Amino acid sequence: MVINQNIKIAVDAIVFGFANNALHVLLIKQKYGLIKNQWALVGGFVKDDETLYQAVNRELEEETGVKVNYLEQLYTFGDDIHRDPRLRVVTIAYFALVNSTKLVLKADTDAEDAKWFQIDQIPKLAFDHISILECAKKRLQSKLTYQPIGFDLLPKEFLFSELENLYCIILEKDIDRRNFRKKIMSYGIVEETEKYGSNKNGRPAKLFKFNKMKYNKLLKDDFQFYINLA
Amino acid sequence: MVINQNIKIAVDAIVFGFANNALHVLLIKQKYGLIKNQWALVGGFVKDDETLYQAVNRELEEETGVKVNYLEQLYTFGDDIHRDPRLRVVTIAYFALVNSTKLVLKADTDAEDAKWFQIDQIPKLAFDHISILECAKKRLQSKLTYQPIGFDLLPKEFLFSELENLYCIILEKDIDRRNFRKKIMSYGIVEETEKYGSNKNGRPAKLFKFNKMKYNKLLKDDFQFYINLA
DNA sequence: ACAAAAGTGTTAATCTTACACCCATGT
DNA sequence: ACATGGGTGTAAGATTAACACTTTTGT
Repeated sequence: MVINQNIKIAVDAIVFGFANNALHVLLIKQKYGLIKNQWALVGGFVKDDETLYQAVNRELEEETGVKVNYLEQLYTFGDDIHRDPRLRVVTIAYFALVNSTKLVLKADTDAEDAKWFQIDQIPKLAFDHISILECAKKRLQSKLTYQPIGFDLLPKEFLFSELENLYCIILEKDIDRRNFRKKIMSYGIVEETEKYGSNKNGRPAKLFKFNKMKYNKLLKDDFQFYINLA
Repeated sequence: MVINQNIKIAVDAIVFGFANNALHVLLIKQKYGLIKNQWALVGGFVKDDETLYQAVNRELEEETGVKVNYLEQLYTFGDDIHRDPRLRVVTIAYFALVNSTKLVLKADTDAEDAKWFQIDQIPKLAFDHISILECAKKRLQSKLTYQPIGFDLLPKEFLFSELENLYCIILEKDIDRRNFRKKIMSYGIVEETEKYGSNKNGRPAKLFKFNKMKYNKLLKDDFQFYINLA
């Protein structure tokens, strides 16, 4: 069967990380090619014999070396025929979260230079990548309210205040600390540990952890996670 | 720029309709080609010079002639490399809703035979179309609870009982008619008309309509539609 | 008069919101 | 002793859930 179609398929990943009380995105700077020296999302063309999922993971590994904690398909961008001026490219965007302790980047590969940018300090991006990023940010914000994915942005053991801040900052809302804590704890999926975090000042704070197994069990029983900040 | 990639891009549409108190899906039977005589989702290859959105709309028009009321991108299927045994095809699936008064099909084109199937009487489908359909059904169910898309499956003016049934049947849940009506009416986006529907038996029922403009206005004001059936 | 579906209110229980002070540590 | 962030309870208000009878029509 011969189909006369000359469109290429790429995947791109929007990788979010949370550090220093700010949301970050992982970008790479191309060293060669048309968009040389421009910043862009992690991504590239899909190979004939790999799945889309394999393609994103390969690009993530090759270009940045980060181990993502959460990965899901976001949206497929193909309505702007000239989004890549060289040829028609449809890109399948993925949404990834990285544990803040893993914000360590691979030593410079020969192709790219990878760097974390704070979400409010994004440089000019290649192609339509800025709108893909916008889309991902919205998804992150809404998903945070109905799925416990915030934990994928935190270390395995975290301070309650880190969780609070994560919600405040990403959702750009204020929080009632008491009500927030009550709500989270009421689900029984976050557990206190015996350990304490090391904070410079103030009363020492306990470390907490997310019990994913418990969450998965609850899910089977029609459980609904939901956090709404006023 | 030459990229060595030989993957083709298709679009498929899962078109839902609601009639006779049952959810229906629109399928076509191929008259030619490898999957001759098999039932499949509406869809086809994307042309080089059309957007994805144009491609779905074109296929819908060409193969069925239905005018859809709601259309959104669902998911991109490309993780099964051999989903089409002839060549590698990645398909971008769209999710469509049709007003039940428009369940009229185009007179048989020369390529296909289109037909509505009740959701619990789906024949064997080509490729992986059955799993695409499953995915669409889940999306419909969840979206029904947080966006007023049920109205896109009903005629402009409808009986309250039709809305009730739509929710019961699609969500496969029971309903408390009083609480349901109170909830819907509390949002102020459904209005009573002066007209009455024609029912064979029982007390005559008023016709209602969805005020989309009002809904859009509310949206700007952080309004959240939410219907949860116990 | 009966069958069939439409229409309608109240109460108890639950969940959400608003709100402010004491605690444990380091300097 | 003070600065800093951690930790906690209660009461009013809003929302949800449970529940059954009357109305209007056609036959």
